[in-house]
This record gives sequence, structure tokens and C-alpha cells, in this order.
Amino acid sequence: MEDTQVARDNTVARRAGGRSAVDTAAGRILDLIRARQLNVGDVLPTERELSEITGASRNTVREALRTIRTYGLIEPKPRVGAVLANGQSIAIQNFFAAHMDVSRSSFADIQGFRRIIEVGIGDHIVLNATSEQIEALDEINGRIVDSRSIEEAAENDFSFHMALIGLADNRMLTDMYSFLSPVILRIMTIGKEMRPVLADTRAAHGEIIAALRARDRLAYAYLMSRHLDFALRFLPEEPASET
Amino acid sequence: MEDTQVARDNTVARRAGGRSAVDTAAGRILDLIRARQLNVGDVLPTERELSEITGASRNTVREALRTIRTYGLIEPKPRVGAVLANGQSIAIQNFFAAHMDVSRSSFADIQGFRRIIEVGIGDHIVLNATSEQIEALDEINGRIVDSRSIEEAAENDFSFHMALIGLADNRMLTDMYSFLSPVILRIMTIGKEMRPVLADTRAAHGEIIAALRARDRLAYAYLMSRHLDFALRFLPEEPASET
DNA sequence: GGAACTTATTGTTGGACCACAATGAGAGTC
DNA sequence: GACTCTCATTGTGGTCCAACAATAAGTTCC
Repeated sequence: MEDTQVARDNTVARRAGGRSAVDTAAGRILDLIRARQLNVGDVLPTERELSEITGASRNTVREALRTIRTYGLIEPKPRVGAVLANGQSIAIQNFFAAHMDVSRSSFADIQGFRRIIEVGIGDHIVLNATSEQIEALDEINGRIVDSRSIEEAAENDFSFHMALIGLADNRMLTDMYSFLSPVILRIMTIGKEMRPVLADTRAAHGEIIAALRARDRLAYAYLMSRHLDFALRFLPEEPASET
Repeated sequence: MEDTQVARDNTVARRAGGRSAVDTAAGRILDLIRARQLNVGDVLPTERELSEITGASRNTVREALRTIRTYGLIEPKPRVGAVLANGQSIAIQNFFAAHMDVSRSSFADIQGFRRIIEVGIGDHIVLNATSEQIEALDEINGRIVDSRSIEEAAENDFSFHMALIGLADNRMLTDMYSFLSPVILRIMTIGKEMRPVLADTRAAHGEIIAALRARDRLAYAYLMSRHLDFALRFLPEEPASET
């Protein structure tokens, strides 16, 4: 009898709030994390406790936790509870991996986004970057040909572009690139798998650096635009088959 | 008897594959989508059928569906089943919301970001936008002076810029601006509170539209850059506090 | 100090009920 | 007879519960 009561009450609450019980629970759990100032490594209350706190059943709490988990914010750990994590990378990667199966335009979209950004920051860099910063770019660029694996090459490639972003001196941009880094890395990896000529990448970067040295914003825009468009040409039409 | 068998088999499979039953189920469902060539609008089998197909319990299937749903790939529809959707936009916005702390970026950062983006999309718009699209911008721009409140003016202002972003034809950009819309709206509201001359905004937009009509990319870049920089001058230096 | 045991927690299952919407059967009307 | 409206049926997702298995931290015993 009481279980029926609970069920009916929850249903009413759901309809009233317009949100499902799972959404409500997820929101409360996120509020809890915020309110308790929990950081990476801290543990959440147990599912049963969360069930009491949120007023939802354990199953509902589990679905809510599953959502938060998909965001990479928590990592379940048997016996101890869910641990706050920054599984951002894996989460984003999974996110895009799941989407590549359905929509294939994502790669192109991201490359287009990069093109706008990395071409667009040219003016600021040309005007404000110090010679030391530009030479630091050159140093990073040199690592690419030393890479001993595709993955390492992709990481070094990304490091170069990330350093470039850093010169824009804009926190939102930096955050955004960090956020997108797993996907960009994956794009680079695929590109290098299809056309593993590291020297070309280095040369293209080198031209860009030269344009920066010369404080030539037009050359920078042209070269960067060409560089990113070039990468796009080697991306597969079909989705990347993951395992 | 058989259920016990199934349970034990699943447990074994889980330990062998190193993946949980939920992950396995999610993988099989995604395989199913791929194998059946399901497109947006098509329906998945019911949860109970998926339970039979994947060999997992309905609760496990539900958690798997919850993951896929968090990715924005499906949308549950009562009585019909889960429908394939392209909720990538909303999903990625949720990802942004869960991971990116906009409040830590300053107004200047966000305006700088906007400057890069909105100037950067000029080339694409000049080359690809139809005359009808440009006239639509003009129509939106006309609403600004009709606004009867600061908030309404800010919304109309944002609509103009959002429409501009839409012309870039890049989903990631559109998603990003949707995600940032509350903050941008706030910036615009503050700006208009400090300098409530709507005619100026409209005039600046009008010049930009004129540049687009003339397919003059240099004029566009100059005018847009000036327009955004101008707004920045009237903003306080505090960080963008959200909500 | 190390090994076996206890125990609390997550993982998974099966079953139950509710609200809701589509379907179709049946009554009523022309 | 054909059509329309009403309403019960039915099937679906949403939520809840109780139970057991697997796991690892904590505890006790040697």
C-alpha cells in the first residue's frame, strides 16, 4: 500500500515539475556535488543514501548516475561509491564516437570550427606574441618528426595548435580547445594514419611560424587556412569504425 | 532455470570482456542501429524486445538506453519506443554545461571569442549566403528599434548575431552559441543598460548587412570587428557570472 | 605481518504497477 | 448499410521494489 503511495506521489511530482524523476534526481545530485564543494577524488554518498536524499528509488538514482557518468563526471567504484572524476576526455571521445556512426558531418564541422578560430587568432598573435613565444612554437614543431608512433605524432601536432591557441590569450578559447582535444586528436590520428608524412605537417607548421616571425598576418591567414583545409581532404567519408 | 543460465552467462561475459552488462547492451544496441541502417525518425525495438535481443534485463537495457540517450542519439517516445533522433545539439550543449565553467571567463574573453568567430565567418558568408538570407538579416535587424524593453532589445540583438552564425553553416558553431546564449544575452543587456541607444546598434548592423550585400569581405571584417570592440568598451570588468 | 572472514556497496535481475496514447470494437446516428 | 463517436483494451515507457551476485574495503584471527 505504501509503495503505491510513493509511486503515485512521484508521478504527481513528475508531472508537476515537467521533468522526469530521473532528471530531477540527476539535478539534485549535481546540486549536492556543488553544495558540498566536492572535488575530483571525493566520493558521493551511496546509491541508497542518494535514494533517500532525492526521494527516488535506487533504480531511478542509478539512471541519474548513469547520465552523470556518461558526462564523465563520476566513476563508479564498487564498495566505496561513485568517485568524482574528470573523465572529460573519454566522455567526449565516446560522445563523438557514438555520433560518427550516425552523422558524418561532425569531422568537417569541427575542422571548419578550427579553421575559423585558428585563422581568426592570427591578428592578435601577429600583434602581441613575443619572439620567444614564436620560437617556442618552433621548438614544439620540431618534435613532430621525432615522433615514434602515430599517436605521439598526433599529440605533438595538437601541442603545436594548442600552443598557438594559448597565444590568443583567451580563457574561453583555451577551455574550448581543451574540451575538444580528444576529438581533435582523433581527427589528427586518422589523418596521419591515412597519410603518414610527418615532414609535410612540420613544413606546413614551419611556414606558419615563418609568417608569424615576419608579422605577416595575410600570409598567416592563408597558410593556416590551407593547412587546415588540407587536413580535411584526407578525412574519411565513412565513419571511423571503432572497436 | 534458463534465467539463471542467462544470468551466469552474462556475468561471465562481463568479466571476460572487461565490460559491464550495461556497456555490452549499449554496444549491441548501437550495433543494431548500424546493422539495420536506422535513420533519424526510425524506431528502435521496445525495451522488452531489446531485453530479449541483448539477453540483459530490462533495467540493464534501460541504463544502456539512458547512455545512448545522453548522447542525444535517441529520444524515448511513449507507446512507440525509442526514436532515432539527432539531438546532437542539445546533447553537446549539456556536455558543455557539465564541463565548461563559463563563469570563470571574463566578459572580455567572451567578447574576444565572439570577435574571432563572427569576423571569421565573414568569408564563408560573403561567398555562400543568398540574397534572401541577407535580407532576412535586415528584417531581424529592423526589430531592434521596435523593442520596448532592454531585455527585448538584447534578445533582438542576439537574434541578429545568431542568424549570422547560422549562415556559417556549421553545427558546432551553432551549438556553441546556443550554449553561450545566456551569457551573451547578459552582456548585451548590460551594454544596453549603460548605453541605451538602440539606433546605434541598428546602424552598426545595417553597415554590416550592407557589406554583405556588396560581398565585401574586408568591409565586413572591419565593421564587425569595430562593432564588437565597441560593445566591449561599455562593459564592466567583472567576470561573467552565470545563472 | 599476513590470511581468512565479514560486511557494505555496486551490478544485475525479475517482477510489479502507473500513466499515457494508440488502436479497435461497439454503440449510436445518418 | 455506411459513417462517426465513445470507450475499453492494449502495449509502451517510467518508476519502484526486493533479491541475489560480485567485489573490495575493513576486521579479525593466527
